[in-house]
Amino acid sequence: MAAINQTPQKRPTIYDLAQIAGTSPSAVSAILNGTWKKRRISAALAERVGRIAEEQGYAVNLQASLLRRERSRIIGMIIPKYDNRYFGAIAEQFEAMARERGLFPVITCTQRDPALEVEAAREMMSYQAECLIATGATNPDRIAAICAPAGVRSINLDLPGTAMPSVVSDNFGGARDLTRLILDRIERDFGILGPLYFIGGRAQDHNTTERLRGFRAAHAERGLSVLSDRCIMHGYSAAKSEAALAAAEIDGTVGFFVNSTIALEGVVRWIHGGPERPGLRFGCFDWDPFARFLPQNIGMMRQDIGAMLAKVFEFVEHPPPGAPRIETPCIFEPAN
Amino acid sequence: MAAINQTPQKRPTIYDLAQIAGTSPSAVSAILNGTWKKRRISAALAERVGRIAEEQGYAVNLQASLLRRERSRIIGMIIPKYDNRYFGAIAEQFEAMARERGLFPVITCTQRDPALEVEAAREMMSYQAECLIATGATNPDRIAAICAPAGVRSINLDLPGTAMPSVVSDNFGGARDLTRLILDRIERDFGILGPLYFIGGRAQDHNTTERLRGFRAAHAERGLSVLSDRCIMHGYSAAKSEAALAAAEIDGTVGFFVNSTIALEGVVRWIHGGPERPGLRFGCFDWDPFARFLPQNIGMMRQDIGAMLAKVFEFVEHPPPGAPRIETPCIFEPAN
DNA sequence: CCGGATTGCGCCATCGATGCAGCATGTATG
DNA sequence: CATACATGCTGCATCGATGGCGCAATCCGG
Repeated sequence: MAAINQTPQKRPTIYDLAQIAGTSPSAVSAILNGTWKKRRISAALAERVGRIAEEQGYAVNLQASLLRRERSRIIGMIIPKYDNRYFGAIAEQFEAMARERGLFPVITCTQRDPALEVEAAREMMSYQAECLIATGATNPDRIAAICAPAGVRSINLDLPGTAMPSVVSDNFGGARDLTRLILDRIERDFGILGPLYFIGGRAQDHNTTERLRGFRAAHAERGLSVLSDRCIMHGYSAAKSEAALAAAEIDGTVGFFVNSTIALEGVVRWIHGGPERPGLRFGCFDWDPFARFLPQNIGMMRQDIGAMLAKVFEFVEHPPPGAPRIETPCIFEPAN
Repeated sequence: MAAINQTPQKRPTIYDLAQIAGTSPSAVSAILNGTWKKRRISAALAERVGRIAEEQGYAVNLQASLLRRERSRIIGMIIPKYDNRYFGAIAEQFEAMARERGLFPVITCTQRDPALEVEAAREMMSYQAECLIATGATNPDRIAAICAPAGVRSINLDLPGTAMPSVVSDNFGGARDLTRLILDRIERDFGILGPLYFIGGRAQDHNTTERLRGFRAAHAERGLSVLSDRCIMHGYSAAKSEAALAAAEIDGTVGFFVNSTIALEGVVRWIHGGPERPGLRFGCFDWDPFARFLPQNIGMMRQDIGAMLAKVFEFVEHPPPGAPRIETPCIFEPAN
């Protein structure tokens, strides 16, 4: 690759500023990092150096600064994606909350690729992160194992692990309630009580397992049993959900429990790619501001991102003993 | 704040590894950073040190490493938000493309707050970023001025500046084509040819100005003129768009040109919060996978993120002379 | 068996910021 | 006028990794 910067102009350092100001680098350092009162530097000098720094466009070299300091105050997060409402909002709120607490957030997106997750976790260790939030990681315990030798704690978000504290949604309860509602609506609108389809996610992951359990529980309450051919789980991919639906020969009156807005993208594409389906209704575990207004939508189970992140930061600041798992209630949002 | 890490266990360094392996830190360094063949280190030692590093869970200290190296390979991006499809996808693709090129992406989200943008830009300078992508910055030239003393180039994305190269959408052309389509559809569906509403964005920003120009041009072609009371521009905020619509007393047959999915959130909330509006149609500049299937939607003008980022990286690798502005055609996606 | 080449590795200065331990001054106290 | 003390600053070692330079050992051709 070509050089990014042909003219790697020297950035001013505290030595340059010291020379200009006719003082020592230590004084400049103290002035610019705010410890100057403690170090009994005169306000006059502080003001002068501050002005010179401003003029020269000085910016501290974090590499040098962090190398010397004992704490980096860097907090890392790995997250599968940015481009859906759930993870996008997590990333955005995480940054804001970290900054409020005087921490430097560093986020990286791993495309739900286990190898990338591991690589990203190592990179966070290299950045000297003090703590790593593993969001929706395919193998949270693997991440924990990478952090351990560096003495870094990790905290699992969205998908739980066994080695470190985890903050997840109440997937069972949320799924049960959402399923009840879809069943009720199907019965009310069409007079039919029948098992729903469960669409999206992967059978191996904890969230899907728990949601499936809630889904089955709500069916069982009504004396319905769920056969596995009603569960279409091909991972978190819109395209795969769409293709699976196309292959499934579904018609008439049906209800879908859609396990994530990602799968829902496939569902709505399938709905709009084929014949009219007046007898179709769905509910979705996860929230999206536009999906909530789609005509067939019955309601969305919104994960409480604020509450989850609050708990995450509580764990960051006050490490709990052991590896507790916190289940956060979801917020139900009926559509329309 | 409480200590993040009560037991700041020492992370292993090359000195530790050298001691264990009975060799020198330089050898360890060369082995672990891949320059060992050049330095004529024996494969046997390399293999042994590699194994020890693995066992000890060694991770290079990037702060120390970057301090010493001449190039950081860090490429920064500031972006207003993560939680909508446009910016989320930009962030995600930017990361992937940077990594493909052997660069370290660092992204930070500025909530469209000018002060935060400036602070974030300074932070990027402190990270020794080699280049900064200013996405949708409220004042791109201010960012450029922060980068300049450090000898760092910035590249503007989405909103253009005058000091540095900019990559933006063809806002005029896209808006004109979208407006034409909405006008046509309103006429076809309702037999009425009337001026549309323009909703969202802010009058001061370049993109809104250009889109408004396209909007007016398409109206002018049909002999229509656009009065300013038809332009509801209260920034990029769903709540403000919603409130403004509620105050506007709109009814009957109307067409909306919605300037961003953020404003569209407000529009759909307003639509669903009031009486049925069978005579309403809208088109939106920006794309969203769910919004595209909303019943009143006529079509979405999708910005070509891939093409824009490709151009951005071209500028990163081969700095152009001057401050060119590249206008990228949008991709029109009719709804349904 | 000797000299030059090659192999394999260690020494040390360096990157920029930090903070401890001084070291001059000035200023109050007995 | 000597002593204590506060004020305002400087010198220096340090954080961990890097890479130029150089040194010892081995090898090979003549």
